[in-house]
Amino acid sequence: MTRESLTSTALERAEKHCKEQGSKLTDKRRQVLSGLLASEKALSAYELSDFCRTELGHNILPMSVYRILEFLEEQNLVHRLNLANKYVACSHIACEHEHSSPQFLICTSCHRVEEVSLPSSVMSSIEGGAKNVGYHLARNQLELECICSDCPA
Amino acid sequence: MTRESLTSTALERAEKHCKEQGSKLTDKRRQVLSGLLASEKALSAYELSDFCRTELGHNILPMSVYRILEFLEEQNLVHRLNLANKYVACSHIACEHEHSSPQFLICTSCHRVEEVSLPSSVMSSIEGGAKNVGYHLARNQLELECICSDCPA
DNA sequence: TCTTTAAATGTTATGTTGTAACAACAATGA
DNA sequence: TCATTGTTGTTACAACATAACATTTAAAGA
Repeated sequence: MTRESLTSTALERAEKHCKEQGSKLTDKRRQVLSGLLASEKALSAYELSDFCRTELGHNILPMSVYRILEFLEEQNLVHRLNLANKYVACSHIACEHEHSSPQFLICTSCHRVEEVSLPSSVMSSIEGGAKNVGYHLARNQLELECICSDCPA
Repeated sequence: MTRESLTSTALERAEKHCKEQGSKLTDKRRQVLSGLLASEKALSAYELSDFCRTELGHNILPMSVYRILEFLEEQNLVHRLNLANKYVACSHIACEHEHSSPQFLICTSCHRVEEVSLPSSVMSSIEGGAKNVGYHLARNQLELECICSDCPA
């Protein structure tokens, strides 16, 4: 499957998903999502605004990008990476399987992101450790600073 | 032990530690560190600048706070929490034991931070998962968004 | 169809966080 | 003393994020 067809599949799924939720994937929202999919990495709202304009010819101001990313995040189509203050498209839009707690490997050098699934024992032992000191996890999301295989150590 | 004496013990240790490293814990640096210790939570550089001024009467502009925090982090006296863009005093300044890979439970509501030690199997299985997709951890630090016992869920 | 209402987007301004660049000052050693 | 280095002060600015209000578009009901 080419990247383009993967993207268009993802967009179809996203549209369907939104309909089921009683909301709409408008043109602008589709443009932002396709920008993030096309970039293939984590982008800040400003970077994504630039990317949409220069690469796709879609003029969407950062303010709108923020709003649209917020919407897309609610729909679970996009994930916000707090560690990097950037956003990535969910890597499971185009595939079927549900994902439980997303775990992200973030390359601090090139911002490529890999969404992985660690054994559930990992998250449960983390949760256990937190409970011991009276805390509980607010988000089942793990973000890890990494170096990817393309970047020098 | 009272909080005040804990803080002064920590400051003595910090001073000794710096000397051993061939650097100095200057007045400003001590003020910043004692501010962070006194606050008992994670603060941004700007918040810490405010705290030092309003609570301790030390006027240190944010730019200096950034520089000083950078220094203190190199000395392992404070930790930078990338997830929250805030800083905490290392909870092990005043005690003896070395800590390997710091793991932080960050209350997203009140910014209280607990520095914990999860079983080493957790970090190694995370590292293993990363290796499977060609990544490796850049930092052995885990940061988790939590809710602490004082805050409502 | 027309009107009303709500949702989405445009626009401007501003707040917050972080860094760059250079000046001033202090400490140290030759 | 002078030169060197390290620390702090100061100003400016870049990047990130949100607030407030205007305008447009879409949907729903009469």
